[in-house]
Amino acid sequence: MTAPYFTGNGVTIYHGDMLDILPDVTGFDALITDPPYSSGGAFRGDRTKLTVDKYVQGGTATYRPEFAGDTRDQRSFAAWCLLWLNIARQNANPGAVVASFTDWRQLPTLTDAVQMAGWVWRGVAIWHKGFGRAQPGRFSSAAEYVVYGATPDTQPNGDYPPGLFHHPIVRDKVHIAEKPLAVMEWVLRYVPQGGTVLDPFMGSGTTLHAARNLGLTAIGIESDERYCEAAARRLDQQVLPLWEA
Amino acid sequence: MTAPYFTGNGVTIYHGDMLDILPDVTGFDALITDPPYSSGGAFRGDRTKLTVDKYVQGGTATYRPEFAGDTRDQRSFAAWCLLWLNIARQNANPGAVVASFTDWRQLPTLTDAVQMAGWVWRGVAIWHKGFGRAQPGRFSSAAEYVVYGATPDTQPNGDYPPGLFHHPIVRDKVHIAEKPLAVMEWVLRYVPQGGTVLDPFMGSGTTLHAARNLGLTAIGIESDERYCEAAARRLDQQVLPLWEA
DNA sequence: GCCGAGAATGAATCCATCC
DNA sequence: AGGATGGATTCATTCTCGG
Repeated sequence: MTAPYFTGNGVTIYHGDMLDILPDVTGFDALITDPPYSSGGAFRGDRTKLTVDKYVQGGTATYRPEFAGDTRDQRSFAAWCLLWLNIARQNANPGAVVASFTDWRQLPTLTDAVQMAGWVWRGVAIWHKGFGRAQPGRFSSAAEYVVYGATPDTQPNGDYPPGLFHHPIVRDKVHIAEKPLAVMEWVLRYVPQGGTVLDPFMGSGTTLHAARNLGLTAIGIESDERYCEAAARRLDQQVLPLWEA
Repeated sequence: MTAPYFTGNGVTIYHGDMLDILPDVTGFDALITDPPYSSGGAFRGDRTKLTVDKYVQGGTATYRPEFAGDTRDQRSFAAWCLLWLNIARQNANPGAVVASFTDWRQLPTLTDAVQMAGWVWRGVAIWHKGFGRAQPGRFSSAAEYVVYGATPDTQPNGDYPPGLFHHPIVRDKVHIAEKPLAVMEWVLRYVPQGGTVLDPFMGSGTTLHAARNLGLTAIGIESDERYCEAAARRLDQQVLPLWEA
């Protein structure tokens, strides 16, 4: 098995391709993640743009590192999600749960993949970002979605997280798609208490950070070494900074 | 063609089976509706009762058998939505739009049906109802969804409706699934100005009521004569009451 | 410290233009 | 049924900064 890139403070980070490492990762109680949406535009030309081009346009925005794996069409996105969702379900502890972010465009594809992978789809939670980019003649898109599910034998954990969570986006992002810490803490309320969380698309490590705040153990996998380094630096600290304003 | 049950004040109501009447209805610019979700309550008893009540017609065709099973439930819901979504698209004016309510469980099925019927799916809007019934170990479900789309040649109408609308549910309902007037007015901001709205699942007539408030013409179809009567009484008035607290 | 005005920004989208 | 690229456009909310 691949050696961890970082261990400490209840956190383990693996650097490498998610599909290579995932088969060897076991003993977790929750798969909580934020995969590349492979969204961004109705046309293949739009979708296959670099993430820095399709998600940060307008000239004035600050440059952020490119991230990989965001160019799949819907069929391959479905097949690819099925792959990791299924491996994770097989390797998870009994009673495990799953929760994954998505946008409106891939929501139906993701609910299909979750169910095909053997999880029981239990619902959709909403992260409301407060505002979206307004466009004439359509509703402004100001939300992202969390598709969540469980194994058939999952026991309720006793918490009652709200189905809609309102929180503004992160301003000084390290990763383009970085989630606010508070948003991840909200989603992690779905995890069995004291359990271990796996995030195979770690990015800047917000899931692991939030897990640590809540007293959960966490495992992250990330293919881009720059993000591994940033996350390790972030999580190596004894007392975690807020990381966000 | 069937004679209208009621006409007046820019409103037309047809009483009868939606699939019988719909092929003869033309000249509308928007299909805005709230069909039976077929996922309704948590219990199969609720579901069965609902479909029996709503879909039994004086004749041969019945839908109840398809709505009993678990798997065929969703498939027949998809096929049935495809049916009316397709007829409506063919009969609509050029540039027409569509918006239909659904709950989380049928959201992927409905987005499929909308697209299979030839509409371009353009997004999901959210009606947040406040607080749903909390259940341990899962996110509380307090939202319903509006799947919206358009024909390929639709021109933007210049309005910028918010993608999330917060409004409490109706207290003194006439119809079980009655939507607040304000919620319908929010959705109708998606309709081309001054256009004609079709609602093939009229119920108590909230869509027509809201359309009239916004200066739109409206057509409703309803299979249950009790609702036709209630809606006609409601819409016959020169000045409409608020209808809700 | 509070308030208001102005600037910045967004897990976009559309479309003209060029290859 | 062409496909890729880049610039213009949009407004609600947040941020910044000065009074």
